[in-house]
Amino acid sequence: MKRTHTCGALGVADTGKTVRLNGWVHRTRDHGGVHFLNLRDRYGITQVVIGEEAPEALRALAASLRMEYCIALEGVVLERPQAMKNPSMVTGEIEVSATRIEILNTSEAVPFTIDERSDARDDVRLTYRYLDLRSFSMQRKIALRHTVMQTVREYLSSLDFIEIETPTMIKSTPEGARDFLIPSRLHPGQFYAMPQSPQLYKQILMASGFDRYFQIAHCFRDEDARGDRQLEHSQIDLEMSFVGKDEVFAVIEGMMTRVFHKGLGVDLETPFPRIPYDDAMNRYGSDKPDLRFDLELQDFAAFVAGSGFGVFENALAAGGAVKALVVPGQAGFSRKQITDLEETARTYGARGLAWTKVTRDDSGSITFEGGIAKFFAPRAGDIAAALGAGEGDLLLFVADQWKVAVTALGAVRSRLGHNLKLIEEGTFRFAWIVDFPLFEYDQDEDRWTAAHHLFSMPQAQYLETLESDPGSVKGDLYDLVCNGFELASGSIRIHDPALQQRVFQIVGFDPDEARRRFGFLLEAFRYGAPPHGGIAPGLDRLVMIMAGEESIREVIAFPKTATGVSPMDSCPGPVEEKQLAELGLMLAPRNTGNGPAGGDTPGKDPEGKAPDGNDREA
RNA sequence: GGGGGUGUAGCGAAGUUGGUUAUCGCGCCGGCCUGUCAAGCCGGAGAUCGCGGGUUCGAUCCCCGUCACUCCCGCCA
Repeated sequence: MKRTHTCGALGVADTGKTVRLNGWVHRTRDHGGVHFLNLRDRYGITQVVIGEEAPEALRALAASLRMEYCIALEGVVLERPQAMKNPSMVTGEIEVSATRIEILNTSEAVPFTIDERSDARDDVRLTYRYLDLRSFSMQRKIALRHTVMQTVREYLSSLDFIEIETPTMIKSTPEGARDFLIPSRLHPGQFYAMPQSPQLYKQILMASGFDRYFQIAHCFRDEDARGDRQLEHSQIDLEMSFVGKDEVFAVIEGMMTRVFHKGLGVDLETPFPRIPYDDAMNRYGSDKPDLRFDLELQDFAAFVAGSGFGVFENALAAGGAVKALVVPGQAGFSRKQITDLEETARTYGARGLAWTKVTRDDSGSITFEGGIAKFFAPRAGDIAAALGAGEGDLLLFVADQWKVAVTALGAVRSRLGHNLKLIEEGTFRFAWIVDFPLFEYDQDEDRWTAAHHLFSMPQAQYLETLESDPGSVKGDLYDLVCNGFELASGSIRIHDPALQQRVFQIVGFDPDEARRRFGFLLEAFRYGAPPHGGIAPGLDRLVMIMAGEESIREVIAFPKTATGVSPMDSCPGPVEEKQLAELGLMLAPRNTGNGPAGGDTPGKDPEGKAPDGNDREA
């Protein structure tokens, strides 16, 4: 009984037609004489009615239907009596009076119901992901992801980009994130790595003359996952020859414009504002600021001298910074609320969060009250004026090394943005963060490392001081941020082997080592490699933001948990001794007994295996 | 590696300042019901209170350990 319509298709115009529908029993309502069922498929829900005039066999069959039975049925489309129309349903003006029902497959009682109210824990949802994905909300998000991918492919193709796949088994590059390794059977003791990105290959493709490349690429990084980070994720990876960052920005702005228009019907304003990294850090305390609310950090150094407040004075004397945040109208904050904010600041390395409240004294002049008031009250008027603060405002301060101070206060800013509901929902505030530092100093290893990656172009004005002052070198590096998330990251690349060598040297690669690791790239660049640059928007985060979600797990069909486990298929799992032997591998002894899918995992094992998980250890 | 939160029936939750019978909603099973659309009404089954250990006459509750999920710091070229 093949379907003639989907469950979201029928309307009053179809009245009188004999139709066939296929789908799942979403819900049943048995009134004894008359029986209703809601039939669901990807496209919607249609009410089916089996009246008392129906043959006894059909009524018995209808009564036996349970949630999530997969059925086919034939019936006649009827316009519902006026009072029985349901305006909250797309198909609410009609119903299908069934004449025939066939059960295609029964269903056990489902662990959770397939509707918008179902609120099962993440691990339960992931164990039964196939049921979770039946919900309209998941189907919408996965479909949105499809629309985004299609729009991207269409758009980039129209601009002469060529989609090219690159290997997923590559050479391990120790710089950067931890690699996932694949042991080689044919070369015992040797390993492939899963790519952290197609970086080297896309640069080689530029050397190959494919001057516009893209790929929706899977990237693998063996680091601890987060809500916005999975062990494997997808990037819209692209690279262009003969361009500077303006051309890259224009391509991405055009892409985002189309993607948001097609996916959400939202029209973005372009060009996106550009914010230098230093500004972003100083104003928002983050290199991925949430621009949906203001609340900017301010510099407080000018008022520290002579205040007598040792904490601030010492921070400045040590070359650090004192940053202030004006929280308008929140002088009523309790001690507890301030302590909570201080905890946030401490998480990011600050030793404390100083505060005071702006008020007026008996004479009506601006003064401070509470916290560090006594050090700054004498100049309260000047300070308030300079910070743009007024009566009833709360002032918050962090004094520390510059990066700690801005980052910690930036975290407080972000926290306040959420707590005080300063964020306008449903808005998308994009910006380019530009002029990132090229190098960072690694205290632990006592050496300079690449802040982004090794192949980004230093800006021309720093070429002479590259070796003498790496810390001040800005690169042609850029991130696209939106609503507090890093949505894309890219750079103009080095195409000159000599300059590339200098960068390698600064991060401590001697020429031999550089040649061993990246020799093929240097070699390729000796044959007329064009200037080039690119960027890679994260597909999962993009769709997550568009869907209004806070975790990329919500927009990935089969994601892993925060610990990298897939509860549905018990992955990762052990392998047989024989497989290890073929690879020339032996397991080191471990003191912990249980694997990641250990014995007391809640929920029943879908295959009814031994509940202690021993089957997985074999 | 570190810190916070959570874990009670298939699912979501309440609860016990330590007390013998652990509660509610949904789902499930049975019955009733002619217009519902989160249908309604009556009845029923279903829980080693994540797991292990300790304290106690007695632990779901307190303590220690552990596992899982989750958020955060670190990490994430």
